[in-house]
Amino acid sequence: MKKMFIKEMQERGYINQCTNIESLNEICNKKSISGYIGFDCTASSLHVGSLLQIMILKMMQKHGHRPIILLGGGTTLIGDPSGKDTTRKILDQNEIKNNIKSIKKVFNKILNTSDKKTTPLFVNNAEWLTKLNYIQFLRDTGSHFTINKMLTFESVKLRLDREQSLSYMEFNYMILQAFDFYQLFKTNNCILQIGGSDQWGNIVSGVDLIRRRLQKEAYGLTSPLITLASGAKMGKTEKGAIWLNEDQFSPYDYWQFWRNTDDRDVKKFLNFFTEIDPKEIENICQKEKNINNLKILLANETTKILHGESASKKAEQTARDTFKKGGIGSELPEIKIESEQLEKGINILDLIAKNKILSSKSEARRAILNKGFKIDGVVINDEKKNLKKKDFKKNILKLSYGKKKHFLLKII
RNA sequence: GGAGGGGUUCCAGAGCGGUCAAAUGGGGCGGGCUGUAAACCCGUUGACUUCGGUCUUCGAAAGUUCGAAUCUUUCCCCCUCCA
Repeated sequence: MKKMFIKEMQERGYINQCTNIESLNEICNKKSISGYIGFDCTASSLHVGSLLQIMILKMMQKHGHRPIILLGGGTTLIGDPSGKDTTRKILDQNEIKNNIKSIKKVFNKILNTSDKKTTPLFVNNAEWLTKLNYIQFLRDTGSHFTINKMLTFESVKLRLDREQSLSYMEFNYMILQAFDFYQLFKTNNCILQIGGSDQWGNIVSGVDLIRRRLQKEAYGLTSPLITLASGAKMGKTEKGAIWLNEDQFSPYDYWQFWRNTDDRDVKKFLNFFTEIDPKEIENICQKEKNINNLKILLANETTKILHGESASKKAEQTARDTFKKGGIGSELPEIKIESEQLEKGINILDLIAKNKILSSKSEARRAILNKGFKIDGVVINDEKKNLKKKDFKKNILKLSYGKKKHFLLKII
């Protein structure tokens, strides 16, 4: 296996900053290393905002390195102030435990778990952080940090500049993260920490701590903050996050998310989120004149990585059936209707609200008024419409909200 | 501890006794145009409704009033300045 980890990272645009890229490159080309990324456990699933980090772990494996995944049960108890303008909600231990369990699933799907040498290692910093002795910790670790320096960190400055409060608890976050790195360096010979660009300060603190306490060099590397052409943040839309866990976001929706990528982001995303060779991407982008085909390629590849080949194929087929043929795709979300209810008829507003297509009847009413709902492609004009058996062709009916959201009503 | 300023609907931000479910902008959603894109244009943006209305909302509670987001009191929270 060719060892060109750093080179490929650069080619794909995964690298924003690195503490010492030449030296790191040399080491990576010589031997297999361990590197870690910490993930936040405030939710029961990660969203696409974390996908780049996971792709980086995957790439480590590809080049024979071992990824360590830190699911921060300890630091989640504190809450990272980086990039947040307000203190986040503090979770209790139990919630965090459940979140960790749920989040792990995604790693096991995306990463390669069959090769013993590079199989991902999961660690939880609660194991060491919750056992720290305060005085001892202050003496051993706290003494290496100066308030002067800490106040210059972006995450701290931002809060102070905006006149938003930063609790002492949160202020300690960076020290704890630095300690994590130190701990992993000592016990797992983990010489590299990777993170998003907002983590730079925290990561450098870890590198410093290791140098001061152990007189050894560790490396830090950050990935760029992904900015969408639209200026929005990757991963979270107003309507909710693009979750990676299947039970929170179906493979079909996931596929659709990528299919709807802004033109200007397509090439970048192919580099970031697929495993297609960068040169090959360049080639394809040159050749393919129809950008929509590139979006389909992007959707296929990304869905394959997360949900597997067959789910990806099904999603593509469903999209084709639904959009190209205006028909019915098999992976569309289903709503089951009991046939007895159809005898009396089902009020369309109730149906929409009950099945959470929209959150209230009022909203449904407005949407219908705005020609937002269709049955089998025909606009619903009457908000009092009562669904009857005769509205169904065979046992099925396609209810569409807007141009992109389609539901199958099935009589059971 | 002292003196001021402030908490309004998803966000920013007006309103300062009735005409307020609350201006305006952003965002969201829908429609049009298109390519399941962007830009642009239009509509919509608390809930329920027999479409007459009804109910809940302006940090929390109590009060004044025919009537309160608007006035009073207490409480909670945030900010600025002084010590």
